[in-house]
Amino acid sequence: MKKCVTNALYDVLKKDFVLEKPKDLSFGHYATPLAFSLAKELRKSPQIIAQDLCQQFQKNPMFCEVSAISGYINFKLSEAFLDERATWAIAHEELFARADYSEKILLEFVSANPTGPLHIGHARGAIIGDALYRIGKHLGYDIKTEYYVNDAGNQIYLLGLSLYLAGKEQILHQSVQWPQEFYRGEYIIDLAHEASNELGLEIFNDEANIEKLSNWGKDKMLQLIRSNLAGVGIEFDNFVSEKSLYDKWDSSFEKLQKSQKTYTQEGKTWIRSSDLGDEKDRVVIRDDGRPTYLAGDIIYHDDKFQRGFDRYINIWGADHHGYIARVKAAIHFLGFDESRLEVILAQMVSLLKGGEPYKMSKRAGNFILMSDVVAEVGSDALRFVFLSKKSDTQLEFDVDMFAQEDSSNPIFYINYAHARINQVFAKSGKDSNAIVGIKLENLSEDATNLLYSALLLPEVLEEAFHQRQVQKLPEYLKNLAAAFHKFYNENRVIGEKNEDKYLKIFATVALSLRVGLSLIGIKAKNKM
RNA sequence: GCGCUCGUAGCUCAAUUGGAUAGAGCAACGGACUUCGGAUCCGUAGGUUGUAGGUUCGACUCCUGUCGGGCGCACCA
Repeated sequence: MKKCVTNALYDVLKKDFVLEKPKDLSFGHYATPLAFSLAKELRKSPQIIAQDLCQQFQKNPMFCEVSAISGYINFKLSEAFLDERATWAIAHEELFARADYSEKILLEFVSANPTGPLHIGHARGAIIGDALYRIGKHLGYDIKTEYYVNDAGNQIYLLGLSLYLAGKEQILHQSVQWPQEFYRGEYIIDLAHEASNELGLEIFNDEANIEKLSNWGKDKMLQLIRSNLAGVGIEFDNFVSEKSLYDKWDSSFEKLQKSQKTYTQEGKTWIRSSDLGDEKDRVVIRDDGRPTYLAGDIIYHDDKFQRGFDRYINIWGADHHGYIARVKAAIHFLGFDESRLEVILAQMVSLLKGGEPYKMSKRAGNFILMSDVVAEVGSDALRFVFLSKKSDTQLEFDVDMFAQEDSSNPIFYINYAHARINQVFAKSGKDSNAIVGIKLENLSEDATNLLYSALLLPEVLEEAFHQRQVQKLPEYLKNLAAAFHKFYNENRVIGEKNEDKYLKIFATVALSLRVGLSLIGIKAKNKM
């Protein structure tokens, strides 16, 4: 819809302009402040320029009114134009709000260490990533999702060590000396019991088994993580093992060296990441020859870029923000265009229950488990809160908010709008086929505006995706539901002379709600 | 100390990326046809957008300073 208007204006104006939705719909459906920027150049007042420009659009059948108000040019869409869009949408439900982008995108998210269950912080990144994936896919993008598994290095060793010591202490009842760092959640003890069942008690007798325990434990944890994700309806196209990538280190390292941006000092190999905005240079190979964590990420991104996507999006926890510069530098040194990598940061989440801090799970080692929260508020609600806020602001929410079944619960409120429409249709005895051909004319301003709002979904999706601002979608759905409830309260439908016209508008509203919800991973309800 | 980031109604958050009178929900108060589902709707009150400057026709948005919160400053992942 916006594109049609933009094109229509461009044909006349032949220059770039800002097209926006007026805050107050009584001004119009679209507006441009173009006259302000022309004022200086034309040496006329914005109001006069706007009035002149208005003239040129009066005859366009797309608009029923074009007006100049205090320098803005406002456009009201005609009923015929809106009707045409609605008819098409209802007749082509599957194609509604789609686009024909075809860029290939690799979206990496979650990538939590496979050393324990997912906690609430991981959940935010997971949910944002999944929504971005769904929206992008709907718009035609060729997106693949990927989870990078850190199955090498010290953390995995610590997992094995923790299992080993827990087994010794809890199962063999031997006294053990715990190191400073280890995994303390009670799930480690459960896992140790599981290990003794599957691998035999003797596994805890020999330190040489730690590696075996590491691998076994890592696989178990990955399974657990996948089931945590499945609990909110998230699946990945691909899991990439860090460990398996190390075979390719030589070729990645060779590329780095070609860039002349590596050097050796104190027996370690460094990259000159500070040349590209990093705070300091970084070690990639330690003096004992072991690669650092960054080396893994260098191979991984080398591998990613060789796979030839147009764009790479990584969603990281905000505590990793300092890491962006060095990875981008490394990508540049590998000979790739680092601007193709975009990093979205997901900020911290703090949870309340009844105004008090949400209790941490001892089982998890004093983290809040994602699965606990999902069990308490449900997948839909959790998705909705996380998606309603910008990803880069710290967020606090109270799980009790979702106990209410009324308008204070946005999920409920939106579903209720959808269900109401369903009920009205049921009462009327008609379905969408029966009303799709109805001509929409002589509508009240409220009815026209409701229809207009329902038809905004396509441009909301584009904005949300292109700006990587998923919160725009839930925001839109809330507003659309509110507009519907208001209209519904003020207008009778069944048995009135406008029955079929209103049903057609409602069908469009329901369609937008349904599609919009599905793209944030929620199935719209037909009955409450 | 340095870097990144956030600061909007009492609370939780939006604000078309520089545009019109900064908007929703919660909490408070007052209302609505004996309803196509009142699980909804309407109204009142609440703001110097942390603060001081700057840029311009126009700033929550951009720049500088300052205060406050968060995060980071590994050869851990």
